[in-house]
Order: sequence, then structure tokens, then C-alpha cells
Amino acid sequence: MIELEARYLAVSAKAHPEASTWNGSAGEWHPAELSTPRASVRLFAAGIPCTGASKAGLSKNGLSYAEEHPDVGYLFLPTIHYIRLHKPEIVVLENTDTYRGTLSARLLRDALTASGYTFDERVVNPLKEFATPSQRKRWILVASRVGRFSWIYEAKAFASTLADYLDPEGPEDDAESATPKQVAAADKYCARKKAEGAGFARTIVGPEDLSIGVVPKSYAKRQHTAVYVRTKKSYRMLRPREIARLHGFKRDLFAGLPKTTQYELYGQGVVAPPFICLGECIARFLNGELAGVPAGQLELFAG
DNA sequence: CCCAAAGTTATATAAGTCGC
DNA sequence: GCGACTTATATAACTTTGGG
Repeated sequence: MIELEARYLAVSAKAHPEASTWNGSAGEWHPAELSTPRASVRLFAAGIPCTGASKAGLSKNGLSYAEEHPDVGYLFLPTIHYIRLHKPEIVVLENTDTYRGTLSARLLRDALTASGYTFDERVVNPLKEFATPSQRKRWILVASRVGRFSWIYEAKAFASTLADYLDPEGPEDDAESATPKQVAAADKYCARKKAEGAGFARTIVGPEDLSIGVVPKSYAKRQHTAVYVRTKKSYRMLRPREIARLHGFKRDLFAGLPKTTQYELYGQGVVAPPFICLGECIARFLNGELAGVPAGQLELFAG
């Protein structure tokens, strides 16, 4: 495991004590130093930092293209070097949806093809395809050099409300609710942004809503234009355990950690169901079965 | 055309933790 | 109980491209 932020790495290392960990940027090591044991099949998964490719990152850093980012723009290079040197059987690349159109993505595709891989690539929306209320879209590329892998699944849109995902009204609500002064400040800020023509605004959700916007990494900073939950008094922040549910996790993954860290981890992590599905499909593929074709799908394709 | 947020950075203040 | 340090809270100024 390689991770730049020591706090995040510590969480991961605790959950996976058997793993070797490297704290720093992937660009700091020669790919040969980062080898994985050749015991059996090797799967290489990389989430190259998206701060050069995301809309907010481009905007904030004044970049005209993702690769211009001074710290992370070049990280597709060590990724390619690693893949070409170690030739893992399966490669999974994950990123923000706009990464698909970057030069990095193009070069990664070319390098994979040149190294004997075929790949399946798509942008997944958990709300539309994995019956999960979050709209956190992800670009996912799965490459294989042991036969052509196709990630086939039955897309199922989220067809419920947030009622099962948000905590019911409770005694903590009042203390966590924004004060009238805070509400006024947020209103003022949002009104100003709207007047300036900004396309974003604060959203306040309740149990009746049919989806929820993205919870960003900086959620703990209490940005005025973020997602909040309606309360009797005003509105409050989402609690980490609620985000766990909204992201399709069965348990409160980071309970006990500082709240800020919990928000950061969920805010830059993935929504679980697509990746659980992908993992199962890859496992079936490697076991020699048809790549995760659910019942009924083969007939569809035959027609 | 409309929409979206792995937004960033800085400052101030208070509360809590920990070793000694 | 002090000081060093971490964490939480609050406020504010600044940021806009690409895709459906």
C-alpha cells in the first residue's frame, strides 16, 4: 500500500496488518522497490490523485490540463512503469469521472495495450447503477493480461428514499444544528455566489429525498455550499455513520477516529457496492468462469 | 445550457490530551 | 498545573472546466 497521507495509511494498515506499507508519493520510489510477492495472481489497484483532474482542482489550481499539477500531474508515469515492470495479471485504475478525458488516461490505455493487456473501461454512477443514494461517479478501468475481462452487471437504479440512511430525529439534533447566526452567514454567502452566477448552492436534504450530492473530502470544513440535513431548528452536518450508509458500507468504518479524519476518508474514498461487485466479477473471471454475467444477461446479448 | 463539489488556504479561538 | 500539541469549531476569501 502506498499513501501520501500518514494518517490515512495508519487506518489502512490497522485494518490490513498483513500488508506492507509505504508512506509517501508513488513518484518517490523506483518501481523495482515496490514489488509484490509472486505467490499467485497479482492484482494492482491504483487511485492516482485526482486533484489535477477534478473540476474543483483544475479551478482552484488554475490548471489548463491535469498533468500541469506540480505534485500529482506526473504520477501516471510511475504507474505505467510499475505495470510494465511487474506485469500484474489484473490492473484496476480508479479516478474521478473527468479523468477519462485526460492525457494521462490516454497514455495509460496506450501503455496497457502495448504491454499486452486488454481492458474494460467505464464511468460508474452508484445512484443509477448500484441502487445506492450517492451520486459519486467514478472512472474505473480494469485491464487483464490473462484473457479478456468484461465487467458485466445488472444496472439497478436507487429507487428508495434517504429515510433508511439518515439517523431519525434525536436529542443530538439541537446541539448540532446551525445557529441562526450561522444560517444567516451561510445564506448571505450563498446569495452572493448566486448573484455572481455560481452554479452551486447549499443543499438541505431530508428523509423524503431520492438522492444525495457528493460529500467532498473537505466536508469537515463546513463549507456553506455543501450538503446538510434538515433539523427542527435549522440543519446539521451529515454524521460519519450516515455517510457510511449513504456510501453503501454495512458498518461505520472509521468510528473512534477524529471526526475530521472520518470525513476526509469518506470524502475521498469510493462508494462500496460497485467495487464489491467488481471484486466478485474479477474473482469469478480468474476462477475461469464467465465474467460475472448475471442470470438473464447472456440471453439478452444473444438476441 | 445547466450542472456539479476526492474544492484550497488562512486565520482565530477554544477545548481536550499528554508527559512531567 | 504548565506547556506543547492536537482537534474541533467558526469565518472568510477565492476558485471554474467539461460533460450530458
